Order: sequence, then structure tokens, then C-alpha cells
Amino acid sequence: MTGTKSIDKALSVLKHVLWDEETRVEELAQQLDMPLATIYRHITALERGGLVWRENRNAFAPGVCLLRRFDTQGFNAFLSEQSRPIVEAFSKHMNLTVHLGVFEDDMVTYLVKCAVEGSGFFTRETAQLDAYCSGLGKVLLGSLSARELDNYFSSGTLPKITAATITDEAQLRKEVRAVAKRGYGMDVEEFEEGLFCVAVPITDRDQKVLAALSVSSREPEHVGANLKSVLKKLRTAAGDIQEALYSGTG
Amino acid sequence: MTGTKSIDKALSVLKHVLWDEETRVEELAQQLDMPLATIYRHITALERGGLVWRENRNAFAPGVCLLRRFDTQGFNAFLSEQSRPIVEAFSKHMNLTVHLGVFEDDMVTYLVKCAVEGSGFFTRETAQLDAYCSGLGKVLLGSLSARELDNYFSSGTLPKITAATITDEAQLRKEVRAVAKRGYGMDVEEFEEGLFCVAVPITDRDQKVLAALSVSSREPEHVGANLKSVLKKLRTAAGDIQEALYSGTG
DNA sequence: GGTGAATTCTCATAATATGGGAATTCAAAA
DNA sequence: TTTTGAATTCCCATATTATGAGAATTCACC
Repeated sequence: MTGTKSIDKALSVLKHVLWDEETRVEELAQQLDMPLATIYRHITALERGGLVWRENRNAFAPGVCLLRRFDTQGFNAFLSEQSRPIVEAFSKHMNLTVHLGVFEDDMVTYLVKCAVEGSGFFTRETAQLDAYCSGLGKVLLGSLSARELDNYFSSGTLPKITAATITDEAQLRKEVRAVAKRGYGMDVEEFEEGLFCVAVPITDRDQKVLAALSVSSREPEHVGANLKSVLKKLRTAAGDIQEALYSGTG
Repeated sequence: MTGTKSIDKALSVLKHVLWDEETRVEELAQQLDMPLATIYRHITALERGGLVWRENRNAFAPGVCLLRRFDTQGFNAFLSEQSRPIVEAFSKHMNLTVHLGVFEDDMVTYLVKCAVEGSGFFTRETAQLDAYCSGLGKVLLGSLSARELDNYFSSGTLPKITAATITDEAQLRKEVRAVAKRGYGMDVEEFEEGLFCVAVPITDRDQKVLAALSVSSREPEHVGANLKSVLKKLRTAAGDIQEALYSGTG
């Protein structure tokens, strides 16, 4: 009970803010008998931590971290809403098809897809696809704990989709570890002949992987000569998305 | 970003502890680069706030407040597990039937029931019963916000079960307000002829009502001459249950 | 009842949170 | 646009509070 006064206060702000549908900050200050400046300071800290999301002037909602942990549906909705404009702008800027996906039930769920004209992709938003055969999927697999990865491998098979698809568990494990280590995943015609893909993780501020972002292309130089430049832009976009998941800019 | 250093740290402890299935406190200290004493202090604060529940030496789980907000099922399970021994002891001590119930879908869900021999009650655990005609139900109704109460009244009728059942909305609203104000609810043959019942709220440490606890009896003195004494014991038991919902003592 | 690990306690001190009020930003209206 | 009142951030001297090493205690399992 000693040495935690400010924490106790911050937690009680958290509870009031999340447990009451609507909260005027000034009323809150009165209820909790704290000066306005203090309340605002605490709210800011909670936002920065991803515990609280500021809906608007006097409505608060659970932040990314709480959604991620306690409300998968809400998290997915929030993530696609926040990332969509960034993904769209990015796709337009690159003139390439861009996907954002999360790992769910041992599959990749595509939450956002921005396709460029012409290049027919059969992926659709909210579609679930296998993880082992795409760059995006491999990034997500790379974020799993040892236990989760074991579980993944124990519950499915790895059908060969193209000549390049990795179908050997040991080899895929190695690849996934490598992807996690180097921080990006690639897919060179493993999913479809003539299709190339680069993907990076989208993390929260604590480096926990929330989703992955990929560009797909039919031109090999995107995974070859231009890889470095593509990666840089992907990472910038991923960073922008991370930012968008927290209320402040902090 | 200023004036919240300790809060930031506490929040990061919270996240690590809840987002990782298993956490050795000492490892955590290393990961977060904080001294052991500090980590323990923060964990204690989080437990005290009802955000974290200490499963055992190195496993943590969401505390009451988080369960209540984000996981109704988990909350109910937790509540019945924690309260059952207390309810049982209380029932034995009083030699009366005791119920613990929560408000869910405009009904009362009975989570724990301890009946004394003989006095046949048809309530069963996990059964859902109407709220308007029992002392326990009225306590729970008394904890609703104006909006929730409006919603309750707009979605159901108030059938007359016994001669004493309150079936008029205005009258029930008045009764519910009174119950909330005086801190306990009674039911004098409103649910069953010859059955009397006294109920008090079980709250968390922030005075938010989580559930209600009632004793039922066929002897009118329990709601008459002995009311004061019954109430006192009920409140003690309710307090004990509150305690049991937080890891530490306090 | 013994043993090693986990947890709490202690307290002087450094570090940090505090808060009143001014300054600024915001959002809705004119 | 401009106005306007409210919401939010900023500022900074100071008191308050968090800190953390190590000792003391409790715990859980043998």
C-alpha cells in the first residue's frame, strides 16, 4: 500500500473511463477528487499504453492492447478501420496490391485488401487462407510462441500448391524462424506461379506482433533488386499503422 | 510523456503479466529492466486494483474488474468459485437457504445456491429467474443505470405471481430506487406464498455492484424482528466475498 | 521440521508527480 | 471565415512519492 499512490490513481481513472459508457473528464475529476491536470496526465498515460482509446471528447473505449487480449472481433474491426486509409494510400503510392492480415484459428484472415486494377487476386477481405504458403502468413507464423507453433503444425497438413511451396515441416520451421529473425517474410511463387510477395509485421509499441502487411507483385524485381526499397516503404507503412492504433501521437 | 514514469512501468508490468501465459517474476524483472522490489510493488498495486489475479507462483490472470468488463462467462465462473465456500459456510451458520445471483440478459442468474434440508426451493444453479419479484433481483435492479433500467422495463412484463407481487412499473421503480438507497432488498411473499427473503449487494472495491446475496426463509421474523441482525450477517458475508475476489488481503 | 526460493519490508534519498493557472487548441455555431 | 466557450495541454517550483539494495520473513515442497 506504499509507493503506488499515482498508480492507484491511474488505475482508478482507467476503471472509471472504461466501465462507464460516457465520461466527462471534468466530472471524473470531481468524482475522483483529483485536479484536472492530473486526470489528463493519467489519461494520456493510459492512451500511450494502448489501454484506452479516445473515441471523442467524452467517450472512451478499450485500447488496442485490451481489445487484442479480450475481444478478437472488436480488435479486428478496430484494426481494419484504423489501417484502411493507410493501406489504401500505400497501395496507390506503390501501385501494387497490398494486404493486411491477422492470424486466427491457424489461418490468415485478410482484414484489408487494396488491389490495383487488372491483377486479379482471388483473396477477399474476411477470407481465411493458409498461412504456410504466403509471405504474410510466414511473418505471422514467425510471431507465434513455441507452443503455438507446435500446435499449428500438429493440426494441419502442408499441401503443395505450386512447385515452390514449402511442404516439409522441418524446412518450414526453419524458414519461419529465419523470417522472424530478419523481420520480413517473402513468398516467391509459393502461393501462385508468377506471384511474388513481401511482408512485414505490424506490432504494437511493445513489439508484440498484431498483424502483417504485404505487397504482392508479378514482377520479380520487387523481391529482388528493389527488395530493400520495398521493405523500407512497407516498414514505414507498418509504422504508420502502429501509430494509428494509439490515440495520441506520443 | 512527463510525470507518468511509474504509471508507464506499472502498465507495462500489467501487459506482460496478462499477455503472456506464464511469467516468472524474476524473469520479468530482467526483461523490463526493473528491480525486483519495484515489480512486486507494481504487481501488488495491480492486484489491489482488481486488474490482475494471482493464480499462483508464476501465473497471472485477469482480475475481477477485467473479467467483469470483458468476459462475462469467466467472471461468473470466477465469482462462483470464489464465493462458494463463503456462501456454504454462511448458509450453515444461519441454517437458512442462501443464494448468490448476477444480473444477465434482464434476468437473475443464480450462480450459487446453498439450501438447508427440507425447505424445498425450486431454484437451481445457473437457472435464470425474473428479477422483479425477488429481494435479490430488486437489489440487482437497483444497481442498474437509468438507461439500463429503462431498457429492462421496456422489454418485459411483470406477471403477478403471488398476491404480493409488485406488478406496476411505477411502483416497482419506486421500490427499486428505495432498495438502492437503503442498501438492501426484501421480498415478502412476492415470489412464493410464505417465503421471505433479504438480499444485499456484493460490490467490488469501487462500490460497483457485481452480484447480490440473499437468505430465504419461511419464518417472517427474519424480515421482521431479526432483520437488523440478518442484515449485519449478510453484509459481513458480502464483504468476505468481496475480499475473496482480490488476490491480496488488501 | 528443514531448505531454497519467493515475497515483503525498511528507510534514507533521489527522483518524480503534483496542480493552479495561463496558454493553447478544438469544435461547433454564427 | 470569425467567434466563442469549452476542452486540453503546458509550465515549473516544490512537496510528495517512488525507488531499490539488502535484510527479514514467508512460502511451498521435500
